Order: sequence, then structure tokens, then C-alpha cells
Amino acid sequence: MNELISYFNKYNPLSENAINAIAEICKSVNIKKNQDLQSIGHTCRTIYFIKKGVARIYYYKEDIEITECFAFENAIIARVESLFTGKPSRKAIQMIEDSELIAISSAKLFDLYNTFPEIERLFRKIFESAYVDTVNRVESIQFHSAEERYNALLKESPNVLQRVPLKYIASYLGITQVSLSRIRGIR
Amino acid sequence: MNELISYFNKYNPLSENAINAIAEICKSVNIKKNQDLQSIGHTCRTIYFIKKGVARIYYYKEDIEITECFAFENAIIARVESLFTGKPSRKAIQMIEDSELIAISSAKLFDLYNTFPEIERLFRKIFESAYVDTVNRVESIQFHSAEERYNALLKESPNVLQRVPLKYIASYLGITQVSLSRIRGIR
DNA sequence: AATAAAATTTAACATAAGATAAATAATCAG
DNA sequence: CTGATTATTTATCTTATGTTAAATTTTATT
Repeated sequence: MNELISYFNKYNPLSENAINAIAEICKSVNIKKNQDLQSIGHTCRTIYFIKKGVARIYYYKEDIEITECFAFENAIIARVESLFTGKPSRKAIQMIEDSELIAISSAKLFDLYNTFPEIERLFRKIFESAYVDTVNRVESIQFHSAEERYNALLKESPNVLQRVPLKYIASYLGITQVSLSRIRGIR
Repeated sequence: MNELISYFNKYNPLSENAINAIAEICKSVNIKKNQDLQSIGHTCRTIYFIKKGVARIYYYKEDIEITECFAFENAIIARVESLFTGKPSRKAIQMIEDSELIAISSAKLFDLYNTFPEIERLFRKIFESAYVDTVNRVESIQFHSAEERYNALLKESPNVLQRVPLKYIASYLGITQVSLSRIRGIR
């Protein structure tokens, strides 16, 4: 739990009581490389914290698989478009490496919001921050060339190339594998 | 205030006390067509509710003006990447028509969060919903053609063409005016 | 280690969208 | 109402990325 608590502290430090309450709704999950943590069609009812490993969210656009995002150690991952709407998700979460996660039940978490305003505040801040990241991602996709986006990704996550197959990176960047290979070939 | 209260009710109905507390931190603002409501370089300290009119958020990418989003009546608009980080915004909010707005001071609002958890919950839900919209927008930009995005916009906001100049729509769609004109010409 | 499977690169050609410039249409200010 | 400004369209040419297919390299399995 230490990693998770440090993560929380970056947003909104919690009282001991609140930490204990969260600890009670957490479960450890281990997942083998390439396995889905959550599958397409199910409603998102769990928020995961990554202790070890790499995750991606992916979905299909007309039988082509698209990677929406990656998440590495000490980050939270959830399919928010399902978590916040209660609708089934068209997306899946897959672990790209053998991974260790902490699973937080969203129903129980939302219950805790009623007894611990500080927990509601914590997650408000976590998701506000994720929201800002997504707003910035729109800008990145819309107005930077594929090459610029590739370089920006390398700068942001220098180890992504070591840990994530290029085919996933290509669709994350919004281009084909062939295009990515071309961009990489230039230098 | 009635429109604003109805808007709130869609997310999290408030007690009378909470409504009164919010009412106290609201101001009416009228803005003429084409005027900036908030300008580039200032930190976002106000959340606006649009009673009448159309707003857009825009910014510059290498001296080319880009429209990030539009907002119509009965919606909230704010430059969240500044609101949630406290950093100065590279973006401006402009009113495309003569408009009436309600301005909510973000500092005072965040203070109210401490006395009214229900207000914090309300805005948590409002921004969670906006976050989901942004996640969906990433998908739309990344994996639909410009023509698909144009048609989707028309379906979503059928009156956008009557109320918003095409040059703004073009950059919102991530294409040039010339490209948009070409797409429109096809049919 | 050998083979099979998967991932990545390379090549050739096609296409959507960009850039620039000019023409036309719509809007605005006096 | 008229000229001036701004917005939109049309035309031409260029370019980045897509598509398909084949070649090569890497990884996984027996």
C-alpha cells in the first residue's frame, strides 16, 4: 500500500482513518503478460493502481485494434467513459508485462465518498488532473504531426520503446505501423 | 439563476442553503459579439455558465488560431487546463454572439467545497462528465476522417452552422478552411 | 538449436488533406 | 446604398500518411 499512499499524497493527503477505509476496499491482483485485466463489454467497476507493469486501454474501430493510452508504474488506470456513465465499456485494459496491481472497487469507493469527504476530494483531484492530461492530448493529436507526436512520446516516456511493442505505439499515435516505421527510419 | 439551478439538477441537486451560497458568488456578465471573455496569458479564475450566446475557446499554434471547443446555452465553460493547475492559460474564451453569462469565482467556489460537500460533489460530477466528453473527442479526432467529424458535429449541434463561422469550425475539426470547404462542396 | 509465429521494415502506389493564390460571396461601417 | 473588409469557395500543386504486399528481423515454442 505504500506506493498507493505516496501517490495519494501527491494529490490530497488523507487522514489515517481514511487510509484504513480505502485499504479495506483494496485487493491485490497479479496479471500475466498480455492478459486482459478488464474485457470489452463489461461496465468498469474497478479502478486500478499499477505497482508493477505496463497497461494499455484498447478498443476496436472496425476490426482494427486501437490503443487509447498507456499507463506505467505508480499510476491509476480506469475506463472512465464507463466508470462515470455506468455504461458498458467498448474498451479493454490489457497488461503488457507481468504486473502487480491494486484493485479498488468503484462502488465501495463511491460509498466512502459519503463518509470521507477527503476521499471524494482526493479522487476529484486525481481525475481533474487526468482530465487536464486528456485536454492536452487532444491538442497534441490535432495539431502536431505524427513525427512530432512520436518524439513527444519518447520524451515523456523514454522507456516506452523498451516496454511496449511498436504496433501499439502506432495506433496510440493515430498512425499505421507502416507510417511509424517510416518515421523511425528517417533518423 | 433558474437555468443554472436546472443545470445543476441534472448532475447533483443542491439543498437550498447550498444554492444560496452559490448565488452569492455569482455575477452576471454581458459580452458583445466577438469580444474575449477571458484573454490569453491570464490564469483561469472564473467558471462561466452560458445563459445566452455561443462561446469558443481558442489559442494559437505558431500564429495560426485554433478553436479548441464551442459551448452553447445552458453549458459551463472554463479553461480547465489552467483552472486545475493554477498555471496561466495559453487559451482565450471568446463570445461569438452577444451573450449573457453567469460568472462563478473559482476561488470562492473552492472555498464553498469546504463547507458544502454537496457542492464539491456537484462540480466533481460536472467535470467528470466533461472529462468523458474529452475522452470521446480524442477518439473522434484520432480515428474518424475530417468528413466524418464534420457530419458528427452537424448531428450533435445542428445549429452550429448558423451560429459559428466556418473558419472556426475548420480548426475545431482539425483541418484548414480550404479542406472544410472541399468537404462541404461534395454534397 | 530449429522451426514457426509474430513484429517490424521496406517498397510501390493511392489518396486525403495542406499550402498558396485567386475568385466570389457575404458582412460591415460610414 | 456603396465601398471596404472579411469569409468562403475554387483551382492547382505538394506532401504526409494510408494501403497492400513482400522481405526481414525478432521472439516464442518444441
